[in-house]
Amino acid sequence: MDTPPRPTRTDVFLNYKIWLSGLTGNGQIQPEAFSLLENIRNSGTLKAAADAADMSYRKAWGIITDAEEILGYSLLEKHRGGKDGGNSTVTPAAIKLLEAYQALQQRFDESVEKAFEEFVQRVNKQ
Amino acid sequence: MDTPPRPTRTDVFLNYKIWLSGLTGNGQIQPEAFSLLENIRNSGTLKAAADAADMSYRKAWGIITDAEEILGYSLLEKHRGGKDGGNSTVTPAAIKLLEAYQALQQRFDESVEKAFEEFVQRVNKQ
DNA sequence: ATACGTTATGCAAATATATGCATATCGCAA
DNA sequence: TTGCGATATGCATATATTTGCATAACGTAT
Repeated sequence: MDTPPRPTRTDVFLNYKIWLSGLTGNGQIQPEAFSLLENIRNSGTLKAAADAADMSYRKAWGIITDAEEILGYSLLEKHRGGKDGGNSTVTPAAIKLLEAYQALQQRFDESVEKAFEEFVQRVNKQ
Repeated sequence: MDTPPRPTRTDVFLNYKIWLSGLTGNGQIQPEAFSLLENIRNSGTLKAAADAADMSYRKAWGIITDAEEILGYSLLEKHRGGKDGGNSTVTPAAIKLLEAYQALQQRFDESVEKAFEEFVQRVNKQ
């Protein structure tokens, strides 16, 4: 969920976390929501995604529904019952959001990389 | 402590938090540590800085000493007693760290600005 | 000696978060 | 009509974090 710490000569690490939230500010879309969506895309069920993330179904379900509430639209089309007991498919809107988030994440990583290098330079100077 | 939320057409905000930690990973230098240092530079006391930050002395003291423990060196030269009851001065090492952090923070802000703009573009596309 | 204001710190109590148990619903298939 | 496996969700419990009370030490000035 958070970045792995980055070492410096000063024995200090830089960590960061990004997350999306709604208008009100209370309630946030956990980063895990996106890894779950990613997994559901392949596995087809929230349960499988939860298991893969070593997380209880209850928790995974909460993360997704919280996110949906904040966003105001559905991330999953959920189906109960049926041959396999049920399944979930990721909505087009969710896919768009997911891909935008992944790009954001990557860009963020790069930015942090550079910013932190400068930081280390400064702290270690002379 | 965290960034103010940023609005998008999708009614989603981006928030982020950065912090420094020590080698072990447990224990972190709160962003507040730096604003406290900044204030102590002017006011000369931790108490004044705590008051200015609308934070209990106990909490401010904890943030600073935690940071010192993680870093392995002193951020403040603290003096008890005396004419004014006591005072604290920011060490040279702390000033260096503070300034590097402030630069990091600023660079980070700019990066996030751009990354988030791209995110909004993507999410809102077509 | 006493008072004052700051630093110093343990620790109990209050809050906030997280965890997961328990139970229900659903729809197909045997 | 019974079983299965996934979705659905309240709620009690557990865990973590925060808060701040209480108390002490310190050094100058009166």
